[in-house]
Amino acid sequence: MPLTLEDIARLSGVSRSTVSRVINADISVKEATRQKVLKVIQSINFQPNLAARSLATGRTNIIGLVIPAGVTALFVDPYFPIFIQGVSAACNAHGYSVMLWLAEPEFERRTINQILHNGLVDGVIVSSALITDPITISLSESHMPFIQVGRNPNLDINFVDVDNTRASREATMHLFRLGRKSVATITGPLNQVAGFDRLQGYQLAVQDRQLPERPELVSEGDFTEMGGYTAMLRLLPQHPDAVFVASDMMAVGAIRAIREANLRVPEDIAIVGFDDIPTAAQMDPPLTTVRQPVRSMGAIAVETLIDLIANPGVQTRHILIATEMVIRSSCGALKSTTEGGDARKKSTIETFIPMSNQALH
Amino acid sequence: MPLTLEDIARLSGVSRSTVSRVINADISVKEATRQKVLKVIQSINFQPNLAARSLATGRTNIIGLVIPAGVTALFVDPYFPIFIQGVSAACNAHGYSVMLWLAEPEFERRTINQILHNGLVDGVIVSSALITDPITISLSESHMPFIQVGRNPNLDINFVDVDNTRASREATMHLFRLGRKSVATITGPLNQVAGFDRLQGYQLAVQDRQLPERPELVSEGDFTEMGGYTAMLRLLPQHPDAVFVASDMMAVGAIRAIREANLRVPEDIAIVGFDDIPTAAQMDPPLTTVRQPVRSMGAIAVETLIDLIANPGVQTRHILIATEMVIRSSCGALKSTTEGGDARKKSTIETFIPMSNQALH
DNA sequence: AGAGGTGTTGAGAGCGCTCCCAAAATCAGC
DNA sequence: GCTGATTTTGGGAGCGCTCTCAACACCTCT
Repeated sequence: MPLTLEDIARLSGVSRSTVSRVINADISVKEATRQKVLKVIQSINFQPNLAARSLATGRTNIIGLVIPAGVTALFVDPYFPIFIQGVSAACNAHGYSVMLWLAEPEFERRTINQILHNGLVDGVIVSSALITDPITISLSESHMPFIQVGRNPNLDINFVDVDNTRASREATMHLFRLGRKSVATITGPLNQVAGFDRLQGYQLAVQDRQLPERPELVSEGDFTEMGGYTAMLRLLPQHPDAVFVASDMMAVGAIRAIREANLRVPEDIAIVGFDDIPTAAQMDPPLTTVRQPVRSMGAIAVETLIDLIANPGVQTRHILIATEMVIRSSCGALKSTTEGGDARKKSTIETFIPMSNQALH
Repeated sequence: MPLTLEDIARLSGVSRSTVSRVINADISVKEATRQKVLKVIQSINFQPNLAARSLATGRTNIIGLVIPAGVTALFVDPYFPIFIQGVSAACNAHGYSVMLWLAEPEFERRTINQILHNGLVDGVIVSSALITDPITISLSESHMPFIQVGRNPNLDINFVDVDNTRASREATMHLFRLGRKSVATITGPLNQVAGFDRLQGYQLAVQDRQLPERPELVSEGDFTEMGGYTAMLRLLPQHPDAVFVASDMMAVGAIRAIREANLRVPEDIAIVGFDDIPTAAQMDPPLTTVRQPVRSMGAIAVETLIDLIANPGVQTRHILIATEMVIRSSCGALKSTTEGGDARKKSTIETFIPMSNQALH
């Protein structure tokens, strides 16, 4: 039913090869014939069969986007859709399509194998994997070009990540500078790198202040609202006057816990979150937080991957992206005005810092 | 580099055809040879090249998932990720892969053409399209099997949708039954079918009660928190004693507006939402709402589509899925207990009602 | 023992494209 | 107007699979 190159060739009085050249923008076609063929192609709305092209070229122009199982927080945070948007837009712009795999445990093993060996994709983006994720390990042992979103402390793989450590250090420092003395933190799951790095940033800020380490001020959460709530409950007996919370969702829970204890935010306890979720500005009080360029991360991941596909076997790419602090009222820096008056503390304007092959910590 | 059927054939001492039969589970292979070949395949971890298979069979075992642009609310609601999960899981289970297209305006036209003509996908799921979406129209004029999530009042296309009208009618009725006299509604955008249908359900409930239509009790929102807030602001002067809000996100905004007017939920104004977003149970007060089986919708969409691919040209499928009311405190039916005590008013137990070719309104 | 099944296997063609190489057309220079 | 270089074009082979058809093997029954 659909037309083939041969049909177009016949209709425009040239050979299959020439039509192929026109479609692939080969320079060696005379302008006159090019136009002639192009007219036929357009009038008939011809699209070359991609399976045939893939078979002939060995490339598919499809990239795989793998989201491992067990990252349930992903489905509460709006991180995921925005990231996908970034990936999708960048792929469109470069003529690639996105194959989506939400790896479920039962299919995971099979999925990996297929991805690696059936030639469906030219490269893979792995998002938010756990540190020991088998997918990451398999990929790093294969020849498949791939990049991970979120760094991996154990494997020397290509990655793009937000500079969590630095951002958290700044955020915590911000609380100290506002005069808070007893700054606690609610962390993410410490088996996720983002959780680990954000805690580390907090610890660095404490060291910057020459303060002693106080483990009782560190409470592990799980990036969910409920986790933030219970973590805060554990923190309250220590009477912190500020908390750096490693995600906005957890900050929501933490504030709920603080309120239930009849304390005020920011007067009694100042809060800084992380993520700048859409509702952060509408919260009561509006939440001071760290904004991540999630969409750009998706785009950068795609562009790096495409480069990796074109130039395999070069140095590992480690890309860290700078964040931006959004100062609202929950940290106590602003009067509790109604929203709208976000103050943004621009960190350095660098859009991202490629650090070839450089260990990060 | 990767192995081919021919290689496996040589290694196991049979012909290419036989290996192909083994891989495709053809019955006519003697058990002994089957085992022999299978052993080689597994020992070597062979995966057949999908491009070649597609070229030969004309099918790709890939379905396209198209999310049109301009559905920004999608990225705030957790609807989208969960739906994708459902789609992905069902595809995995049936040996399909998911190609994701977030159609952006600039690429939209090109995208449609490609989808339709380059043979990349066997069928398409279109999610949350606007009523007049060009994608839907193009698809319905093509021969590509496709199903839309969300019904379309103008086109006779395959769809799967939640029974919005009925659910909203029930939700509104619930408020009346609790003794509320002046029940208002905050609608979604009325150019989206979900918005339109939920308003209609509200109106039907009003009619059921033999009450006069009061347009001043209808306030249009846009499915966002902010939209709910401003819509509620418009409603307050009419002194409603209950509001059926067409989405939970808007309910959050509405409750904020009510609080700022120094009124109480549910004492002064009872609220019922729609969606049962993850935070609904943690809200203050916990939100009575309508739960949609979003994940199942994704799965059903996939299964219907696969059926459509296998049996093209049969009757149009119209599938309506029943919802479930989750009764919490915001409607005033329960004492304002702490969460955990969800009461679910199961609607009829039917999981879904296939209604072949039957107009729905 | 031979005819006629039935079960099992192999060979060939072909899916629609790209890519290489050689043929044809065009051009430049004398 | 012919030679040799340079564009421009066409044809063939092949990518790795499926599918049809024919061949072969083995069995059963007369």
